Amino acid sequence: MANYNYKKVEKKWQKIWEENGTFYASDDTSKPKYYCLVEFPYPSGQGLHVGHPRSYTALDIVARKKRLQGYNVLYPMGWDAFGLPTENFAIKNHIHPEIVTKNNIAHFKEQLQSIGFSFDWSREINTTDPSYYKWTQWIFLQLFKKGLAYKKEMAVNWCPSCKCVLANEEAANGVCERCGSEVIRKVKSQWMLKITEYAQRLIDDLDEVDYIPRVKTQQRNWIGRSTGAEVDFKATTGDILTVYTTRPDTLFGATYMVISPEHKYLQKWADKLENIDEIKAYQEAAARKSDFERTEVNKDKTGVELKGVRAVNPVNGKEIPIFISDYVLASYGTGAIMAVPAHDTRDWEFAKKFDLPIIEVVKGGDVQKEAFTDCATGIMVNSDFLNGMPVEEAKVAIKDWLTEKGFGHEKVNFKLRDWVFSRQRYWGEPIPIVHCEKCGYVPIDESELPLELPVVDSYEPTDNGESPLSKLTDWVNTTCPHCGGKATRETDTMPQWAGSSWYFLRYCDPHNNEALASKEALDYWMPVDWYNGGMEHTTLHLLYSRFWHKFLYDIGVVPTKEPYSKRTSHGMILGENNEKMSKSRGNVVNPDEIVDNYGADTLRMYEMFIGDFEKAAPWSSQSIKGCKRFLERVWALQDILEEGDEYSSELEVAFHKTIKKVSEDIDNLKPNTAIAAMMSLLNDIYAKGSVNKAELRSLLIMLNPFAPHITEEIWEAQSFGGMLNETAWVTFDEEKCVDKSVEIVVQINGKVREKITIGVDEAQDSVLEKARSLEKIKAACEGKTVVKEIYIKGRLVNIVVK
RNA sequence: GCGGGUAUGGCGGAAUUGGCAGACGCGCCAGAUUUAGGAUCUGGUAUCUCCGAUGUGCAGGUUCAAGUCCUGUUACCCGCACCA
Repeated sequence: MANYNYKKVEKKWQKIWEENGTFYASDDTSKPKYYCLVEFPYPSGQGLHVGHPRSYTALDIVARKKRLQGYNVLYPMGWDAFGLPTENFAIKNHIHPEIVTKNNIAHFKEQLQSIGFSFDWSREINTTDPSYYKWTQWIFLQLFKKGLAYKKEMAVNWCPSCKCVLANEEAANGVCERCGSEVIRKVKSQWMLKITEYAQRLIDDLDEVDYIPRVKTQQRNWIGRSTGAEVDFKATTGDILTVYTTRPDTLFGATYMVISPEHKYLQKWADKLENIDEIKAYQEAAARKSDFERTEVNKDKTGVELKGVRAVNPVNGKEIPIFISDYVLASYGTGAIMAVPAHDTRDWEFAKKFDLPIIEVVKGGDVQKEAFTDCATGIMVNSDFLNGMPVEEAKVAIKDWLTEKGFGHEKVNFKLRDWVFSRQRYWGEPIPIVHCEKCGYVPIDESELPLELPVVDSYEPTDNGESPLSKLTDWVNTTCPHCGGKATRETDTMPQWAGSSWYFLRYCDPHNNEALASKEALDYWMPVDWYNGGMEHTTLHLLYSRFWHKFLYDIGVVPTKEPYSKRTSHGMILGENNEKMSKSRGNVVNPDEIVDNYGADTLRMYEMFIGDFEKAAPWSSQSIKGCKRFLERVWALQDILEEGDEYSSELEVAFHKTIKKVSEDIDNLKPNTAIAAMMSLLNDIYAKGSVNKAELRSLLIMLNPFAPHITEEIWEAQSFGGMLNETAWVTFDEEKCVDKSVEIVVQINGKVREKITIGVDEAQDSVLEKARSLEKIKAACEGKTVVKEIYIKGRLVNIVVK
């Protein structure tokens, strides 16, 4: 057999598959469906990274196997193409972002196709296509109509040097990603989405889905539910100052209060505060600080006491001082806390600095030395009617007491904030809202969707922080859809996350112009059966899209509460030096070169064999050779091929075992061990010296999802009939997965002394008898008492002697 | 600080969930083939004081039996970061 020409063969099959639409999902809803999804890429100018194919190959294997198992499989691909890098590139090189996007997509698509993924390209989508973002805008309008989209004054990141608004990711560590100057806060009116309204459901419904545990925990932590109580303190002004606490049980230990610098009472109390100048100075200082400075670790506590206003602790009527401090956040709870320095670390630090009393109310630590925060073991002291109770019991008792006396009530809080949904940028979906002086914010009529992004000469950010669209007066000035009067269009655009929050729905019916997808298509295809993507999207894309999906479920657009029934995540592929791949580190591996030098099948095999799929693994230009050798040895099987339509007796068990292993490993996302099993099988075949047609046929089917080109080529060369991708997945017989005889070890006191071969179903007595009669065992037992004899079926015998 | 994860040969990693630690691959060593190199094939490859003993970050414990379970501890990685 001639050497395997991967370049020719891979191109040949890729062409055949695309021309025949081999992997197009069918609309035949009588077949069982399977929806495999990978995160669609952002088509950056750098092109494909070797990280992309890791995820794509893993689910390609699942998709290909499911097809062979008779499923109607949807495995689509598209482009998440709005976003800043494209816009920045466009500005720098004076090319319109639309052109940049088009070029990048063409390059990406060519690269993906060269790897032989079984994507249904007839369903390709692009978030920047007006026929797509029409529906992104439509969903926004529904959110607006239900009161879940609203406008609010918000601080944005602003780079004074670039004169430009930055996304949080671009303002990491408080400096502009591009120019390095310090980012300041600028207050602007922003569109917000009320994801907080769904906080509880986003937690609860995690119980119904099959996500890997770390994704669930990360989402739960991010949403950050806590239960506690709101407690009303009466201020000496007569106002009620409400605080939120998770430890109402420690109320007797509250020795002062702290409110955030932004608290509304500060203005109200201005004329009563004796040190108002000092307070104002502190407020201004806090406002000037960036988020980064305000949240810096181990920072010394600062604050100012309010002179002239105090508050009364409702449990004991004691008057206590009030402070302002930036360690209390305006955005969480009520923006005010009761401080219990004995049992809260931050309060303790503050109390030490300002020399405030520390009263122990939970026994168990030394509160003069450090705060005692343990809830599990403590017993209440110095707390009147709570004395002697364990903490958990006291929590219940105090809540009842607060409710009864009218001083407060139980309260649930979330860390999750509403989603800031506007960007002062050009390359995003226009927000389909106009502002009318008479009618306020008015949605444009749905019949006018899509509201297309206007063509502009300059899409650069403006000096004043307004979107580039604001300069287009012709476009901005419009009439109010409600009253017909003068109105202006919203000029901000949607964030990068908008288009990806529902794209999996569009794949179900990508060319529909009447709806985001037909009801029939959604009923059939949804939910996504298996979704794989990066951990970095756990608290962004994954959470946002669950939120949108739940909303669409509520308004009857989608048939399922949750979009994805199963979510897995891949580890990163690191550079050869074990560091993250990056241009600056010079350790980037280009997939094109690998395809060119080794072939797509080898790239696919290696990326699956590189290590545990869920963990990071360093690239090795040495190791990849092993996968190439394996495929070449599979090709060379044709030289030792014999007739035969049944497995040979020597290889029968090995085949059944391997089929079982490979089938299960694909379902469990363990492609590395599936490949190891096939390599072992190949070694067994070569040890035997020949392979028959039945054996080769099974091996090709098993290997096909991993290495689709070479297997299809051998299938054709050996005339197995039809196309390999249209045959049925291999089956195994559980009974034939076990060898008739098995080697087990004989241990004395847990140490291996001998090995014996026994029948697989041999009785315990017989096995023990054989073990006892071994020379070494006899010798070891000589003069000792046998305490115990253990036989683990098919594994070992352990004789315990004294 | 909180939350999650990881730790096994020279390297990437396996280990039926408590039952022969190191599957499979890389690398390395030896041999075959080759004018030579490369490629390919065959065999070997945890360590040591090698008939035996020791070995899964470290220290204990449970068990006939521990990489796996329990207690404590160290290092590294990721996420969040004053959330009351």
